[in-house]
Amino acid sequence: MSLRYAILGYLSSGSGSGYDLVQQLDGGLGWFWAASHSQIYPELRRLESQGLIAGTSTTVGERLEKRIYSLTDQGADELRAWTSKAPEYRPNRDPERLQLIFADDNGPDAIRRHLEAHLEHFRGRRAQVAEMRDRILSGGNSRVQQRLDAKSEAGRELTLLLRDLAYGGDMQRADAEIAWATDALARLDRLAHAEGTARADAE
Amino acid sequence: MSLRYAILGYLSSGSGSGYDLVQQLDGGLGWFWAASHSQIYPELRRLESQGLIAGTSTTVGERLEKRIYSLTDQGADELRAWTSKAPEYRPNRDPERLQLIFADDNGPDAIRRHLEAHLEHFRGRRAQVAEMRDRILSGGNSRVQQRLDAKSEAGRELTLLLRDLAYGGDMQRADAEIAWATDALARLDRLAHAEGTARADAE
DNA sequence: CCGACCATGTAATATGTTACATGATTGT
DNA sequence: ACAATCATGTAACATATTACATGGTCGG
Repeated sequence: MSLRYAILGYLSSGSGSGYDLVQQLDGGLGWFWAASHSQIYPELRRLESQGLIAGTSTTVGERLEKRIYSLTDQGADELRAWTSKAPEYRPNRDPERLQLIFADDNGPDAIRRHLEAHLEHFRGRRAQVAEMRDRILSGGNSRVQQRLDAKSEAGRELTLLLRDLAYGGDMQRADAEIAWATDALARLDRLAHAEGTARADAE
Repeated sequence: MSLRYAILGYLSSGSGSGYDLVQQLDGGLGWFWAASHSQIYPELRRLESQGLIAGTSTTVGERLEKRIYSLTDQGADELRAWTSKAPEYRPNRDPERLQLIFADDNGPDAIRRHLEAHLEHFRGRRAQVAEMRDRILSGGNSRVQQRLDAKSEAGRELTLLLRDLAYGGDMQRADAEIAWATDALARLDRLAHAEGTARADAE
């Protein structure tokens, strides 16, 4: 269901093409939803057929067709209805920790590699999200600027607070994962070392 | 792909029935993977046909059929191969924060409700995970005990460390979400109050 | 003219959710 | 007898991933 609202939300800042959405959602970099073009284009047609968005065909150059979609009033209502609902939390799925609890037959080295990959992943993610947040707050994101332009002074502050909160929250999450993996590596080393010592003592 | 390994992992502590798996994975309480029985039973048959698990039919009472599955050597290899691989991170999807960034047309009250629901959700989750971790570390989880029984003294410490890390990490994540939402509510209140004041001053 | 990128589509497959379905056992 | 729980299944639908496919534009 969320793809629908990711699209409506994106278009609520201003009109855009399917390809624009693909840029945001494919590769999924730093955003809060991900989808590939093969999901996006059909979904756009579905939303249009339901009257939530409206598309107009334009031509780039000689004959390259391009559809520009914008939110209809009905679509804006639908989006507002969704955002004012309480969040629905999906079942917890955590493949990395699932992997971890069953890795106890692999010896400390494989586990160390796992934790190091975890660290690296979330360091990278933290950096990307931080950059994105900074760009938004310093006015360097044109879609967010469009969004702000349509609002009153008071509304603008709220919009920016929410962006700050959302990206900041993601960063905090990354920080928590980094702190966790760092501590985990230290504990793993202590355990491996204690065992090495115990084995040496016994000889 | 992970359902497969969730099942293999579960069975790596000892044999069990499809229903046992349903208990762990449906409702998905506190574990790191979730699935409903309509996914689990077909997957068990698939794993059996691939020789990764072996099932024997037993009868409970007069005629209630029940299949008990256990891991084959091939299944254990498959699990080990998976757990020693580097984790693969799936695209980030965060419906709650997606909802939040587009909630700026809803006024502070709806946002406050959203954040309060977030708080409540992660407080509940934290409590459940904490309980589960305590039970495991104090020897009150019989599946984990079975797993420990099959290991050497050194192996036991590693198994327990990994469980502690995994559940502890989940708790830390919940803590981060709680801290985030608490701070977010405070900042929202400050903003709403500042605006109320500004409006009152203007009158 | 060629490579990078723009722009959109379909099909096959995998995964996940909800609903429909059946029957047995156990404890009260 | 009745309810709760054990035990397993199928079908329909929704969502997500991967692969296959096509053609245009723009800058060097």
